[in-house]
Amino acid sequence: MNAEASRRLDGLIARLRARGHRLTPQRVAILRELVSRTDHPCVEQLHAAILPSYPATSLATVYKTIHLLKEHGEVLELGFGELGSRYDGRHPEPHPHLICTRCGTIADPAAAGQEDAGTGFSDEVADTMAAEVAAEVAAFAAALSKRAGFAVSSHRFDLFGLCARCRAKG
Amino acid sequence: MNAEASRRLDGLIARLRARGHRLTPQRVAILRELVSRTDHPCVEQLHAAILPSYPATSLATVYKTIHLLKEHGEVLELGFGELGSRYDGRHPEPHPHLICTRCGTIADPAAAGQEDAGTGFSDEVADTMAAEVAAEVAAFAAALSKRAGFAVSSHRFDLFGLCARCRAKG
DNA sequence: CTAGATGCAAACACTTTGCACCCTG
DNA sequence: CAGGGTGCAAAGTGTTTGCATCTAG
Repeated sequence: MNAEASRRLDGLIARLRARGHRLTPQRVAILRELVSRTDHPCVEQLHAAILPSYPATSLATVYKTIHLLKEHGEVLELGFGELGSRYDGRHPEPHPHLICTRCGTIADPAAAGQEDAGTGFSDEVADTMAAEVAAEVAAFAAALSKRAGFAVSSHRFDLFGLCARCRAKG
Repeated sequence: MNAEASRRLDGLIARLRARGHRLTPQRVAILRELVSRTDHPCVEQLHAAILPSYPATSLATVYKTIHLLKEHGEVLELGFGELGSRYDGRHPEPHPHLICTRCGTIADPAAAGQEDAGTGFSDEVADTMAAEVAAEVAAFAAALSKRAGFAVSSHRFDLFGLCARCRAKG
């Protein structure tokens, strides 16, 4: 776990504690997993990752912890109808996602360059994209608000396609 | 059902027939419902809508028909983790959606002005937004493709917030 | 100590599937 | 009249919930 993730974990723990929540070993393990992974894991993956250290942990606990974090706005849930939900515990604010339709990888453009999760995005790309999208969505939301009365409070922007790796494989 | 919907229904029927599919009354009723509604109905709503005319229709048939249409790219499925899926049978290509978090209405900016489904969008807004988004997404996809090797083939852009109606109600 | 967290299993909602019967083309 | 479509019910998913037990603070 890098420095940034560590910092985020500390903040997360502090905020939960401040709200009167307890920090059981299982819960901390889930938090640690969430802040250190860039691959947007699903509940099953989180559960599997924690089992070696805490063999008795149940799936229900993972669900409950995720639910708690959602309530506090500490994770971004990416729900896909059939495929279940995936979670981003590093960047809870809305941002674009790159979803490879072949291998299922979900990449966070803004983070992919920092510690490559296997997606091949450079941080130049990451930063440019993050800024572009934020600006465009903001403009879009402003236009809607002014002209149609729709008050945008959040959004979701998913791009589906083939990641560099799968593309290379033919 | 207006002229545009009627035209789309004809085309839909022709394409299904051309692919060797049969057109049972239930199936036609589902198609008719899909092309004439602007409110992005869920499967249950479609089922409820055709029950008066075809009381024996089962939910499974609606699911199967929707699945068939998805395979042919004739409906756009908007899956929401918990809330199930909603369907757009008028515009199967990716386009933005405005989702009211209070009343659950899902509006299609590009269509809302034409026959107001209760969302208060003018067609000026609709056309502007549709064009803006198409251009922005295209630029975004091109940037990704060139710089990161991610080949975008489709996308999804959802805006969450309050529609004019709910906003007015306080 | 005691409220909050856990783990298990049962319950849930949405969707898919198997199969005998039906009806379009 | 043949093969796709239908309806029913059972089976699957992913997720939530109830409750007795346990434990962090």
